[in-house]
Amino acid sequence: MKDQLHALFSQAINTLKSNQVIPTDHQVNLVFERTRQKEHGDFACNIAMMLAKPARKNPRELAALMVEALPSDPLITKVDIAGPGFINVFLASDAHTSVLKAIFDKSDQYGLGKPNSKQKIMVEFVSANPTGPLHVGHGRGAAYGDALARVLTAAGNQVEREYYVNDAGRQMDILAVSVFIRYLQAMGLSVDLPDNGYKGQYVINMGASLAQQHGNKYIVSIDDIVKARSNLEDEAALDATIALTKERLGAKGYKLFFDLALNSILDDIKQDLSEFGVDYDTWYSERSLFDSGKIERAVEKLKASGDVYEKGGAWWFRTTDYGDEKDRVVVRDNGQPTYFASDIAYHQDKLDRGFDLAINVWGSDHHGYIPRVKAALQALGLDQNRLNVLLVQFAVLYRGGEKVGMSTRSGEFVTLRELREDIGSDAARFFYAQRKSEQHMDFDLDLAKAQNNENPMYYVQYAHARICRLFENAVGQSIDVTNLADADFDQLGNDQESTLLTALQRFPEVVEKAAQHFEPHQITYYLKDVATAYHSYYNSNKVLDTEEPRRKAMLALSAATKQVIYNGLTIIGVRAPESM
RNA sequence: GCGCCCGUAGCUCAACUGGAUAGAGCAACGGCCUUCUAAGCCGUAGGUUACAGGUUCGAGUCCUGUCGGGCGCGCCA
Repeated sequence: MKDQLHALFSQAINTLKSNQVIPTDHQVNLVFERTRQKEHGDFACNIAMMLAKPARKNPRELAALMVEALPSDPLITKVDIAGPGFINVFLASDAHTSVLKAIFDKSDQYGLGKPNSKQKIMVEFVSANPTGPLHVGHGRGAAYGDALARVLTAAGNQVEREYYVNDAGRQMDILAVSVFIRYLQAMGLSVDLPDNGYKGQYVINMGASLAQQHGNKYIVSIDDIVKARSNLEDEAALDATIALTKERLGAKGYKLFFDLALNSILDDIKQDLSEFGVDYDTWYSERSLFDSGKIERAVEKLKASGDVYEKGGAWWFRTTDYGDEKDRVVVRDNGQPTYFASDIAYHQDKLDRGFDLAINVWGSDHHGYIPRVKAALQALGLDQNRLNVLLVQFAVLYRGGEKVGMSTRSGEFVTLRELREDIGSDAARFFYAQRKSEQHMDFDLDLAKAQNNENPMYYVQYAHARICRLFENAVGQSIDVTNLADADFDQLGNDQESTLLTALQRFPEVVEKAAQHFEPHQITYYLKDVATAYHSYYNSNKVLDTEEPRRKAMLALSAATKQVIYNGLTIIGVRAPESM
C-alpha cells in the first residue's frame, strides 16, 4: 500500500523537479504516516513541509503543486491539503478490503516477512549465572529476549537464540563450596555456611542428596578455615575456603560437587525456560573457551598487536585507545584470565560464526561493560556495529506496597517459576512484553497474582475466543462458513468495519517496525487495538442475525481478525485460546 | 564526583522514532445482559509531558542546564 503511494508521489516529485520547482539534485525522503483521525484520510505525507525550504516556497503552496502533479489512480479517491502543509490521502474502499484477501491467502504467514530473506542474527539473553534458580528479574530478560527473537524472525530474519553459561568463574566455586558445606551439615557435622555463601533451599537439597548418595565418602575437615576466619575479610575467607576445599577433596572429589551443582541448576534453568516457552538453539559454555584455547589465542593476538601490555604482573587491555574510561585487566597477576578475557574470546567467536548481527540482551547494571567489549572487537579487527547491546532495566518488585529484595546469594527472591505458577506463563510473558526494554518497571506482585482484569492479555485472548465461539454458533445454525475468501467484501463499510480493516492492514507495518527498533512491545499494543476494534464491532453488529450476502462478508472479516490476533500473539509467545 | 537509563492523568504505561486536538488500562462516576461469551461495549471526569532555556514550519520526542529516581564506576562475575 505504502509502496504504491510512494511510486505515485515519486512521479509527482519528478514532474516538479523537471519543472524546476524543486532543485533536481535534492534528495527526497518520502514518508507516509497512518493518520490519527479519520478526517485526515488514511495516510498523511509531510513532504511539502520537508521541501519547503529547498524549493523556497511556502509548504501549502508546494503541496498544491504536488497534488496537481500527482497522477490519478483508482487507489486514491481524494487528496486534501491540511494544517501547515500535510497532504492527506483518502483511499478507495477496495484498498481497505483488499487486506482480507491477503489474510486469507497467507493465513499464518500474513504480516510476516519472507523467511530468511534478511539478516542472520543471534540473540543472546538471560545468560544468568547457573548458581540458582531464575528469579522474576531474569523473567523480564527471558520474555523480552524471546519476543525480540520472534519478532525478528517474523520480519524475515534468520535468528538463533543463545544462552552463555558462566560455568568457569568464582561464583561457581562459591556455589560448589556451599553445596559441600551443606553436604557436611547433612552428614551431621557442625560447619557454618559463610555469610557470603549461597543460602537458598536448593543448595541444602543438593547437599542432602549427596549425603544420601555418597555417605561419608567425602567428609574432609575444613575446620582450620572456619577457625581462622575471624582473622580474614569475608571475601578473602571465602576464597581461602574454596582453595582449601579443592585441596582436601582433590580434583576428582571437587569436580563431583561442582558438576552436580552446575548440572542440576542448569537443568532446572533449562526446564524453567522451556516451560516459559523459551527454547534455545545453543547453550554456550564459558569453560569451553578455556578448553579450546580460544581465550589464550585471543589474548596472544592482542599482545601481538600491542593492545595488551604488562603492568604490575598483570596484563592490561588498552581499552582507552577505543574510548573506554580506563584500561582493563585481562590476565591477573596470578595468571588467571579475567571474566573480561572470556568475554573477548566469546564475542570474537560469536562474530566468527558468521552472524550479521549479534544482539546481547543485558541487565542495565552491565551497561558500563559495553565500551570494553566493543573495544575488544575493534582491536581484533571486527566491526563493532555487528554487536548491539540492548539493556533491560530492572523490574523493581513490590509486595504489599514494600520493595522486595532480590539477591541470589541470600536466597531471598521470587522465582520465575513461582510467578508462572501464580499467574501462568502466558500472562507473565504478555505482562513483560508490554514494556519496552529501557523503561523502568514497577512490578507489583500482589497485582500480578490477582491479575485478571488488569492484564490486557485476557482482553486480547477474549477477542480471539469470542470469534471462535461465533463460528461454532454459525455452524450450529447451519450457516455456510466455507470459502469466506469469496465473500463480497463490498458489503462491508460501516465505521467499525473500516476501523477494523485499517487495523488489520497495519499488521505487516507493525511487525516490520517492531523488528527494526527491537521493540516487541509494539505488537502487544497493536493487538490491544485490534481487540478493541473487534469488541466494539461485535457489540454493535449482530453477525449471525444479518442477511446474506452481508453476513458472509462479516464472517470473513471476523475470521481475518482471528487470524491476525493469532499471528500477533504467536509473535509474543502467547497462546490464542479457542475458548475462555 | 564521572558515566548510562528514566521522569507523561491518582496508579501502571503508550504515543507510528520530529508531525496535526498527547492516548489506553486500572481506580472514580453514569448507562448497556430474555438477542452470536458482560474477562465485553457506550459515555463523563482526569494533563503547564519534572523545571528553565535553545534548535525549526512544528518538540513529550533533538541540544544545554537544573531538580528528582534507578544503575554502574574491581586484578568480582
